[in-house]
Formats: sequence, C-alpha cells, structure tokens
Amino acid sequence: MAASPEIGAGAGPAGTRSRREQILTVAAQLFARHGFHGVSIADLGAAVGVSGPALYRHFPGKEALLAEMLIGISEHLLAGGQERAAAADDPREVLAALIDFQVDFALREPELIVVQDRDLANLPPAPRRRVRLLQRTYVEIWVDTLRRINPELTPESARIAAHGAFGLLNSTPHSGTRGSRAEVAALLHRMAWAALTGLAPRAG
Amino acid sequence: MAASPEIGAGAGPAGTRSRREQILTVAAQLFARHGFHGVSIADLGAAVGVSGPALYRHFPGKEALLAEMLIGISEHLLAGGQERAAAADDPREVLAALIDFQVDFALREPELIVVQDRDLANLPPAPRRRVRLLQRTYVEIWVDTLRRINPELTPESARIAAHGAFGLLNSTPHSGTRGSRAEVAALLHRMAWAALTGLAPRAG
DNA sequence: GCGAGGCGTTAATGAGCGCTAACGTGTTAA
DNA sequence: TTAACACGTTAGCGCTCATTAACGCCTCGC
Repeated sequence: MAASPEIGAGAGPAGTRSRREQILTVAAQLFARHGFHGVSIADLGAAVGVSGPALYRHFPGKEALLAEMLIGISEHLLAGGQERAAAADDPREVLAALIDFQVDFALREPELIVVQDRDLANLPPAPRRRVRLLQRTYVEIWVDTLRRINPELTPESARIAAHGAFGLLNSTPHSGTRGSRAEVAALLHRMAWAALTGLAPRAG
Repeated sequence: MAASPEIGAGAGPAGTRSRREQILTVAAQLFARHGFHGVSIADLGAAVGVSGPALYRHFPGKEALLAEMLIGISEHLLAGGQERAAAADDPREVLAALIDFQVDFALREPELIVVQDRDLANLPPAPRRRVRLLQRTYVEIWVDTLRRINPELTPESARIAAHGAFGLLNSTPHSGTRGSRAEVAALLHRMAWAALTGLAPRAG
C-alpha cells in the first residue's frame, strides 16, 4: 500500500501530488499482476475511482506513466546504492549495507521489482535508455565493491555475480513473503552474503 | 537456438513435428523479448515464414500456444528434478545435481526462463493451475533435499531459500551470458551452493 | 485418376484499446 | 462578479488484434 515517499514524487502543484501518487501506486500493483499490456487505461481509472480518460489530466499517456514509474525506481535504487557506498570505507561493510538496502526494497515493494524487469521492454526508446543507464550505474557500485573485496575477481565475473545476487534478493515476489518480514530479510541477507563472499578462492 | 528435443514435442502426426516446434521456439524468443501481448499472431507467422492465420493449423489459439510452451517447460524441469533426486542417496549429492541441472537449463534456454515467470499470468485458469502445480512439485524436491541436508530448517525457510536459489540461477537472462558457458555455469553453481549450504548454523 | 486431408493463402468480422473532443463543475484570485 | 483553471465526465475516432470464412494447392492411398 504505502510506497516510499521518494518514489514517484515528481514536479507539479501541491494539490496534484496525492492523485498522481495514488495512480502510480495502483498502476504498479496492476502492472505487476497483469503486465503493462494486460491493463487498460479504463482498468487503471476504475482502480482509483475515476473513469478512463481522467488519467490524461495527470499523465500525458500510458507509456509516460510507466516511464515515470521505472525511472523513479531506478533513481531510488541508484541513490540508495551511492549513499551506502559512500558511508563506509571497508568494502565488506559496504557490501553488507548494499545487501540490506536491496533486500529491504525487495520486501517492501515487490510489485515494483516485478514491473521493473518485466515491462522495461514496453518503454519507448528514450526512457528505456535512461533506465538502463541508471541500472548499469547501480550494478557498477556492486561490481566495484565486490572487486575491492576480492581483487582477483574479473569485471565479467563480478557483474554476473551481482546479477545473481539481485536475482536471489529479488525472489521475494515468488516466495509470497509469508514469514515474518525480519526473518525473511535475515535469511536472504545471509544467502546473498554467502553467495558473494564464497567467490573468493577457498582457503582450505 | 536448439531447444531440448523433449520440450514441446507433443502428440501429433510425424509430419507436423517440425513446424510446431519451429513455431514454439520462435514464439519463445519473441515472447521473451516483447511479452505475450506485445507479439501478434502476424508477427509470429512472419517469424517462421508463413503469414498470420496459418498458425491456426497447428494451435487452436494464441493462449493454447503459450499453454503448451509453459507446460512443456514445467514438465521438463520436474522430470529432470525427479530424475536427479532419485539418482543419489546423499542429499548433498542430490543438491549438487539439482543445481547443475537448473543452471544448465538457465544457460541453455534463457528465453524460456523469461517467458515462464513473466507470462504465466496470461494463461487461462486451467493451464495456469497445471503449471503452478508442476512448479510447486518441483520446488518441493528442492525443499526436501535442503531439509534432508539441514533438518533444523523449517519448510517455510527452505521454500524461501529455494526460490532465492532459482532467482540466482535464473539471472542468466539479465547478465547477458558473455563469458564462456562453462565458467559462468561454475560461478553460478558455486554461488548457489554457498547460498544454500551457508544456511546451516555456522560451526565457528 | 481421384478424393481426402494437411497446409497455406487473402478477406472480413468483431472486439478492445489508447487517445482526443467537447463539455460540466467547483474552487480560486483579481 | 467573473475569468481561469484543476479535474472530472461521456462520445466517438482510428487502429490493432485474434479469430473465422472461403478458397487453393500438393501429396498421398486407393
């Protein structure tokens, strides 16, 4: 229900904030369940209590709505990643903070996780490039951190490992999140940590 | 390019095999790139060199095509999982074989991985239930194996861990698979192994 | 030789969709 | 008071799409 206040808070008069965010939140849920093409403008309007074309008072079009959503997600993740990367010197501390951040996001906003990688292809070229750039930059934070921990790791391997960690941490939409939030978070954190630090050549 | 011969080889006269499989293979690629609703029957026909409604000679409809594809994937995975589970007594051996099997599939057929979890929602209720059941059964193989290795693991945790491992191993479509097939496979295998066996309470 | 059926074609139908147009209403500011 | 504007409404346009209809080959078994 409650989205992070940062995400999707674009420019605009103060009075429109609420409705815009309501639409974005509901759109994320519907897109996550039925896919971008599986949700019509009419569905979207009905879900927020208005009907159909009223959405054009808030967004120039359906694709623009998706664009704002996905760009908001990527910017949020990148900002969080940069913040964590700058907050500590020890790369192992940074990695732990990055994992915490990602698992927290994945548990709090599973719909956004789903939409982000499923409907990226439905974006017009310009915003798609923007999202891809933001995502790449975010991944690079993880890659750099991994290679500071283990300098023998090639960039290729580090990138594959980072994507693997995202897949692991972003598996929350698949497992239903029945257990207690904190327990699931701890479990996923330990798994990701083991997966990423198990990369170092074994001592034994 | 080359799909596992088992997948999608349904019943039918020998002469139709080739075309049906060609359609299924091409459909997987297009669905993976553009999503089920983003690919029209005309696109699909064009991609195999025929035009439009010719597909109705081989499938009763677009959704039926998707159904056959997804059911084929789930059956293939389940069969492979059952085979590995029966091939060894030591649960650690079984787990290693399961990981091998999954990573091999994920590297060989990344499009199927993508379509399976993205377009499950576009299936009619009946085949969707079937796919879900097959998937659940496959997951249970992993859950059982994990709990045989570590009896203190609760079913809930084991299920979350299994889904996490799938997310990790199925991350291949995101990382582009540039490196050598064998190296990537080894890396993902080590990560999954570390993530899943790191669940045991540490000895130290 | 010939009927049956596998496999393809083009044309048409009907539904759903994104989006625009035209219009109504309440609040706000000069 | 009234003009501007934010925010809704319903109709309708134009397009795409899945599906069906009607028809034409080519290749068999007889």
